[in-house]
Parts: sequence; C-alpha cells; structure tokens
Amino acid sequence: MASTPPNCSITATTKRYQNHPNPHNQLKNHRQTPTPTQNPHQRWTSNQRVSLAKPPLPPSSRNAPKPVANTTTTTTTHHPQILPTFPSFQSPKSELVSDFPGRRSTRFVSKLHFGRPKTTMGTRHTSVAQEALQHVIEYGKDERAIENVLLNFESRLSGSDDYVFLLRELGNRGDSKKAICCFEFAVKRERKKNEQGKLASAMISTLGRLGKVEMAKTVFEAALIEGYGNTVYAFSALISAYGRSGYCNEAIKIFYSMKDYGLKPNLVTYNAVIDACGKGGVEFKRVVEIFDEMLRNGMQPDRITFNSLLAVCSKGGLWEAARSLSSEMLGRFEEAMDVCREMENSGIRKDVVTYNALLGGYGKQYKYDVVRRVFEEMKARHVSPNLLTYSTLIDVYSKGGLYREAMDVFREFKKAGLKADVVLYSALIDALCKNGLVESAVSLLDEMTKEGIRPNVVTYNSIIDAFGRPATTESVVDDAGRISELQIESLSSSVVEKVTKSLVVDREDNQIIRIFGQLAAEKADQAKNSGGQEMMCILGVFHKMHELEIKPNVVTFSAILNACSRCNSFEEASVLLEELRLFDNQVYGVAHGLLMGYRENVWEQAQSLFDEVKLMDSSTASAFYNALTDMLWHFGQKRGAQLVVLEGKRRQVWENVWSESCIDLHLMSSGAARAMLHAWLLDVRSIVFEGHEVPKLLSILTGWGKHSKVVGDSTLRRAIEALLTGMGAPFRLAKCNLGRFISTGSVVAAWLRESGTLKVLVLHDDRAHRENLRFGQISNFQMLQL
DNA sequence: ATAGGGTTAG
Repeated sequence: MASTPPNCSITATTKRYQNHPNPHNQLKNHRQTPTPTQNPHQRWTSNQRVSLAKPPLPPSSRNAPKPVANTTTTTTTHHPQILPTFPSFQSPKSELVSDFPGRRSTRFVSKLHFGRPKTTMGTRHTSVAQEALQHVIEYGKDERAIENVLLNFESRLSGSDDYVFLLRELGNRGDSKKAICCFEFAVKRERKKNEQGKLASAMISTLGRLGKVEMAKTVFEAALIEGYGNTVYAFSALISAYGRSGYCNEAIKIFYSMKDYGLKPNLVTYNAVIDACGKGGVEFKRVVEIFDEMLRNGMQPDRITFNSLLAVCSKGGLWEAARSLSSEMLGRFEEAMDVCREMENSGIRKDVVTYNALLGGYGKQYKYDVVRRVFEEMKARHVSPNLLTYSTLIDVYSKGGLYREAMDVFREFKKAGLKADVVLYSALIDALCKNGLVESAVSLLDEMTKEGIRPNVVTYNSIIDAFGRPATTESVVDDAGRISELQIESLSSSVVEKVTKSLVVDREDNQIIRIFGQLAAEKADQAKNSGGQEMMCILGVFHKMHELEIKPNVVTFSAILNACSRCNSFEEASVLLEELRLFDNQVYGVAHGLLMGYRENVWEQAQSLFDEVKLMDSSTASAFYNALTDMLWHFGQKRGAQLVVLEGKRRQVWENVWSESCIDLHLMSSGAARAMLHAWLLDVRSIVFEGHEVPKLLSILTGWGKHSKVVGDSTLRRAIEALLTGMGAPFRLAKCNLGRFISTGSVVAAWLRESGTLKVLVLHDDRAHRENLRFGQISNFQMLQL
C-alpha cells in the first residue's frame, strides 16, 4: 500500500463504542472456572524477564473509562422486546456474537437480513393495510405505540390478509420486533383457527428470513399449544427457518416429527428440507434418500426441488473442492449431471437459478471450459442471465485469476443494463485484496458508497484481512487432480486500447475495468501491498465500519488477529489491539491482555469470550481459537497460546484432539498445533513418569494441507516437523502417509525420560506480567500433574 | 399461509 485509506488514523478514536464487560456477571458466571494460576496443572511460570509493564490503557485512550472497572451493563437497546406470550426470546450477548445466537456459521448471517425479501406484491391486502404500514413504521416506536396505531386501523383492516401483509412488510424492513407486535395483535383478535394459522406461518416464515430462528421456534411452539400451529404450512416454514440459519439437523428433525402430528409433508415441505440439507452440507447420498422418499410418496418434484438438489452437489467453496480432490470432485460433477438429466427427464427446463448453480458449481471446481459452455447454452436457450449470474461468473473468474474473462463478463453485465450491488462489489473487492491491491480495493469501496451501495461486513472483512498479507500466489487443482500454478493472463494491446477508450466514455465503469486490466496485465506491482507497514490502517477501516453502523463479527475478529500476527513487531501488534479495545473491550481486551501477559487479570474475561464463541458452529469457533493462538505464539507468548488451545480442547472446539496414542492437529493453525503438541507430549511424559505403559505406536497427524485454502499446502506439516526436529523428538514421517509422524512408544518414552526433555517441552511466555510470577519455580510434582 | 441462487475467514 502506497498511501493510507481515508479516515485512517491511529489516534483518531476518542469515542468509546461499547461493551465493557460487567465484572459482576463474570464473577457470577465463572466462579467455578479456575484462573490459570489457580489451577495446579498450570502453575509453572516463566522465570524470564518481566518486560513492558505498561499501564492498562495507553495515553491516547485516556478518555475511555477503564474497561475492567466499568460496571455499566451491556447495552439494552439491542435487546429484542421481551413479549409476554413469548418469554424465551434470546437476547444478544455482545457485539461479537449478537448476530450468532446459536450454532451456525457466519456463512448464513450476511445473507439473512435484507437478502431476498418475500414479496407482498399481488397479495390480497387492502390499501388500508398500506396506510397502516406507513403509520406503524413512522409512529410505532414501541409496543404500546404500535398497538395504538393498529387500534386506530382495526375496524378498517380486513382480516388476516392485511395483517400478513403488515408483518411481512415489517419483516422485509428488518424489523422483527414490530412484525411480532402486529402478529400478536392480529392473532389475539382472530377467532378462526385457520386464519390464526395463516398468521403464524407467515410470522414463522418472516422470522426465518430474518435469521431469528429462536423467535420462529417460539412462535411455532406457542401456535401448537394454542391449537393453530398444527399445519403443514407452519411446519414447512419452520423447516425453512432452521435451514436458513444452518440448523440442518433441527430442520430434519422437525420434518420427521410431522407424522407424529398427523401431518403429511407436501412438495413445499420436501423442497424446504432438501434445501436445508444443501445449506447444512449434508451428503448428496443422504439427500437423495429424502428425494426418493418424496417420489415414493407420489410427489412430483418441480424446478425448485431440482435446483435445491443441485445446490447439494455444488455447495462449498475452494476449500470443499480441495478437500475432495480428484475422486470426490469428479463425483460431484457426476451428481450434478445426474440431477440435470433427471430434471430434463421430468420435463422441467433449467431456469436461471439452475444455470447460476451450475456456473457457480463448475467454477468452484475450476472447470472453466464447462462454465463457458454452460453460459453459452444458457443464452442460446434464451434464459436471460441476471445480476446473480454475472456476479457468480465475475467471482468465479476473479478467483481463478482469469481477469480478462471477468472483465468481459463485467462489460456484458453493463451492456445488459444491470446495476452492481453490494455482493458484486464485495466479490470484486475481495479479488483485489487477494491480489494485494488493497488500495484499489479501498477506492472501489469508496466508489460503491458514492453510488449509494452500502458495504456490509463481508466487504469490510475482505479488506481487513488483506492488510499486511502478501498477494497470494494461488495454485489450483485441475480436472485430473494435479496441482498447478494459476495462469495469469497477459493483456493484449487491443484490450489496453479498449480499456483506454472506456476511460473516456464512462468514468464510473472504467474504475472496475481498469482494475481488471491492471490485474490481467499484472502491472500492479508498484501499488501492491508491501506487507506489514500499514497495519494501523485497520483502525481507520474499523472506525469507518462503526460510523456506518456495520457490526463486526467473529470473522472480523479472526481477520484482525491474523493481521496482528503479520505486524512487524510485538509493539505494533500490542498498540493495534490496545487501540481496538476502544471499539470492543471484551474481544480486543482479551487478545491484548493475553499478548501482554496479563494472564491472571484477563482470564475471567477470556472465559466469557470463550463462552460466546462456544455458541458458534465448530469451524467458526476453531477459526477463532486458531487466530488467537497463532497471534500469541507468533509473538512469543507460547504459554498463553497453550492455555488458549487447552481451553479450546476442554471446550471441544476440535473434536477428539488427542488420545494416549494419537494427536490430530489437522484442523489447527500452526501456532495452535505446536502449542497443543507440547501439551500432548507433556501428557505422554506424565504417563511415562507415573509408570504406566505407553502405547506401542504414537502418531501425530497433521494432514497434508487439505484444510488450507492453498491446495496441498503443507505449512502445518513443516511447522510440526521443524518443531519435532528442534526438540530432538524421535518422530519420523510415516512412509505411507505424508500427513502423519510416527514413533514407537518405547523410543518416545526413552526420549521423555532424558533429563533435558522436560525443559524443551515446557512453554514460556516471552513477556510475563509480574502477577504471573509469584509462584516461582515449578516443582517436579506439579510437572507430573500435566 | 409453507419452498430455491451470487461476496469474507476456516
């Protein structure tokens, strides 16, 4: 990066944002949880120098209240209204997880809010309903006010159709609270069960679209109890709500529970459950079982069924494709072909959704020739590409480094008279970021804002993640499963000419086209991110996010922690985190505290953070632990890193990390894996010293990089190899499996008994705060407790 | 009354 983005300043932040923790709650919630120094297993301490005994807050943060001493409760304004009849609505806990109230991936969240609103065009509402809507929006500032508005309109509104319109429209505006109020108002006044049922299904569906799955469930259950929820509509709506939020198993459970209620799933129900399976990553084979059941029950699948099935085949990103490598990937291809064939046999023509799914699916599998062919076929069959088609193609081509193709698609997109939206811009911005063109990415961000397109958290996460990251030299797996470097197309002189012309013709378009040209020509080197220097720009970007009221999420946090690991120095990282505490003291206070070695002071706060992370799905949670641990490890806080991974292990963030004979590190970052390996070896050592038998064969699994975005990347394996070698540990790479280090138990036991081994196994923090040092030298007994 | 598609991290 040659210059700083707008609003970029280290000390510009004087405002305090939110969420200083409530120490009383922490004490209440975590009284049983020992702090590291209270736990006898963890009593060893560093005898290294104490350094950087800085005060808790820097001078630039003087205006902010002291985080730990602050006793204000967390914000109440964000909490949904607790409604008398729906007492179990969940309240968001903190900034980090307020969008993630349960076990689901962030993948679902950004799509939820204003994604695809259910249209109320052509519904049977009256013009009075329109008017009432305006009044509710304008004057319904609280429950009482909404009720008053509705009372005024009550006599003129005609039945549930009008109320369904109201709550749907309020839902489309993201206002689940108002929607619920209308629902309650309407359902109380309705006498007919089937009309109440209509209201309930619409309410469940609306909440599902907003990602408020807990509320949807509450409405559903209340409706069952009140006797108007026992309908195929309500069940289908709830299945869909679960699916959208990634609760696939719950969706399936609800689906199978229908017969206990004497209900028969219909086409819509099957479509909803198949869709939920696709979103939840259920195996194709399993979904086909449901599909077959549907056929057995005499249901005729329609295009939505087939499109949902297709989504099952083409789900996942590069990571998925990489994981399955050759055999499975070609399997996916076959599955998609089967679905298309079956679809044609049923006399259903592919529509734009089908084609979009195919383009995205083949694109993710790097089958660019097939992508081209499918796109041609689509147009030949007069299925008009839409915004999503172009967006998919531009993303697919950009990710593959085929910038000239991406540029051509973008031109065609403009020619079709379509207008870019936040997703398309975000895809472009991410492509730039991945190529180290953060500056161009930021200017595109500016451009979209000027065009009135509001960036979202995804847009910002891409940019934050890019700081300090060198441009990726991506490699891909081709159809035969071979790994090869991507070809960056060079720019022909005619293209240069076109680009130059478009510069004159259309200022607005040329920005994107020029950037594509730049990428294609690889002329961007001088503008590319040089890495590490402008970390503090993250503060400016973060500040801007807050100004725009875009809530950071756990991906933001992981991106920032990873960026910290790329800081040039410990000091730079600590200043960055310290400054970020002004935005969210809980999240960044923990990271900063652990980095500084204020272990005892931050551990309780860390526990409540871990509690919140525990609410997320396992891959999101492990990404968080990986990022935090890597950062600590990187800056020499190895004992702190180990505490974090052991906490993650205790909380089962990674399933079955270790047994006596085997440790599985393949889902961990290199820092997390190394910290974990030390702990495991100490555990094996204690088995030896307690006189117990060690298993005949000991294994350390690292995988071979299939979980890395870069296929075949063996960073983890190499880090572990270097660690083992450095310690003199007698593990060797297994001949038959490149992702596995093995040794016989007896050889390892002998090594563990050596006098010098303990010293290399025990980790220390480079920087330990004085509070952690009062226990002095660790005893042998304590060591055995490991 | 109930059902489908595109962007970030891992």
